[in-house]
Amino acid sequence: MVGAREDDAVHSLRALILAGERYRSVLAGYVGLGVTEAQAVSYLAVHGDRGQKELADDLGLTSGAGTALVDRLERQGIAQRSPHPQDRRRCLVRLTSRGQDVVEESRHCLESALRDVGAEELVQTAVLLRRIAERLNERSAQIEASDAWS
Amino acid sequence: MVGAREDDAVHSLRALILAGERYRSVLAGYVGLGVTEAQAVSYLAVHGDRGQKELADDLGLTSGAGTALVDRLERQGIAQRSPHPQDRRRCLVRLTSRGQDVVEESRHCLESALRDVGAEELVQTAVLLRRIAERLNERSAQIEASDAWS
DNA sequence: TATTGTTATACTCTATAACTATA
DNA sequence: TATAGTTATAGAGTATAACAATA
Repeated sequence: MVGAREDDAVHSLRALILAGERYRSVLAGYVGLGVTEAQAVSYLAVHGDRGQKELADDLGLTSGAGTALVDRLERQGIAQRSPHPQDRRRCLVRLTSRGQDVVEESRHCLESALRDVGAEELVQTAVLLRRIAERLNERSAQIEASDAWS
Repeated sequence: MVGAREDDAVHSLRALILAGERYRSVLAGYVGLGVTEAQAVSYLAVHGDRGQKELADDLGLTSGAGTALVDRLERQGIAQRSPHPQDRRRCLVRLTSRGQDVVEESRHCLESALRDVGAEELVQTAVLLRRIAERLNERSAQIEASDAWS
């Protein structure tokens, strides 16, 4: 990992992250949600039903902001709270069928973004993207745990 | 592009976009910027000096929000306005050296996210990521130009 | 007449902190 | 005593619309 080739890859990853953020903003407007709400839908699509605390933590929100977020999702019929079976303090957040419709809608966009990837490359592409995502999440967690910069 | 293999790739792309958004939020806090400000720095790192209008458009902001954004960047010494050589209505936005320090800081994070990619794969990885980013941007532009959903 | 950018106002979303309930 | 969630308040960031300057 040396020199111009790495620079290119970093540059491309930067561009992809920006493209992802733009996609999020545009799609959110299209389906009538805010950016944070659309992120939550995507998060629940990836992780399945999840505690409200985990949702808020992983989206970088405080508990109060998490409450407000899930309130809005419930009001719009996108997700529902359900009580945690063991712990009565907690609640699980679950997509409604309308929430899953939004997921399906976004699937079309993501599929067309992968249109150029040949069928024989799809498996290794999936592995590659997932691995980069995991590394990025690890790095974010490290930064979050460290002190401020400069 | 059929069946479970595609689902995996879409799933991975969804996870990568989420990881990118989390990275943005965490890094922004680390360097003392807001999310939109950090997006602008990244945008300028990818595209070089750029008109304020292009910056605002590509970040999904109105012109008024673009003015406020660049005002904040200037106030924090991250970027500067300079007059457009041909068109006196326009202004170019350019990173200062402090802004480029922020870019360098983020480069370390992105490099470590690519740590698992072998040197011999870096070139094709860069091409792949870039192509997905371009397709995603095309799709976002299409959605933006269409009517609202459902 | 169209485009770029600025200004002023209002609104949405999130952070913060104090609080309740449960573990 | 610690954790999950709620509530109330304040603040940051953005949208909107009217405006000025330039093309």
